Amino acid sequence: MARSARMFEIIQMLRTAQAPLTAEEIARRLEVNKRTVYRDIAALQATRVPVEGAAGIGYVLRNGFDLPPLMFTPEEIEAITVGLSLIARTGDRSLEAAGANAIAKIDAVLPPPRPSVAQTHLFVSPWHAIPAAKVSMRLIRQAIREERKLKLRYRDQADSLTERIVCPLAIVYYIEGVLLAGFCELRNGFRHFRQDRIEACDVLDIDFGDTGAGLRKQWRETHDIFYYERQRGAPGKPEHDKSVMI
DNA sequence: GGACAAGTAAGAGTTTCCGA
DNA sequence: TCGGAAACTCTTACTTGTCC
Repeated sequence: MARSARMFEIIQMLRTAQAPLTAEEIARRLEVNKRTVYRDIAALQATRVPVEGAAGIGYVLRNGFDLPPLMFTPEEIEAITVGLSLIARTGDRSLEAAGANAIAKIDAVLPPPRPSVAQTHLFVSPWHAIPAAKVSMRLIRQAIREERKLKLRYRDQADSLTERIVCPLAIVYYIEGVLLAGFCELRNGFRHFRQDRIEACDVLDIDFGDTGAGLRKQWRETHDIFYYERQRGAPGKPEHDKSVMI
């Protein structure tokens, strides 16, 4: 491991450590000699990284030290690029725009020689991307955050159009589609709505009341959100799963 | 017996020297 | 640049001795 990468790792260890870390422990994790750790920490302290050591205690990173954005490793840059690029496949145009903005911001703050996000060799195909939503997914995400009920006009598999009041709980992203999970007052049960079949959506000025956390907990406990994903390779719906995708 | 100070041991950081 | 070894320093916790 290069020295710069090792120094970066030391900062990461100290940032996430719940208790002081001894040089011996750091050396063990980095698979280097304790002497090397002392040298690296001295180098960090020389660059004003607030690493503090105490005999008999270990090393800590003083609160308030944040990693500047330039400290992304090439692999982290690639992870960010792929992750943000995959958003383009969700059919959620506002999320896609936010992702593009984020990539631009990260690119702008990377110092030279920059492992540029724009010049990465990883690409995400737009082929077979999920159809764009007919309604604003931004509004639906906002309704989930604020626990506000939605009034949906929804076209189901049989092409019949219904209007229903839904407590939106979550959005589940699959490669093939995006589902809105919610408690449907029309059916008095949990339902999963395909994003592309939602014809219209209004956020109502009615919140969930005190039921939001309970509904979400019940939904997580009784539904296997990855059932449809697994179904292709491992058929067999779990006993407890009462998922209904319409 | 309780409170306090001094002594001691253990753990860990720091430094130096040397060689690969 | 890194690792090994040794000596030193510092802090903490525990033990021991003394005094009231």
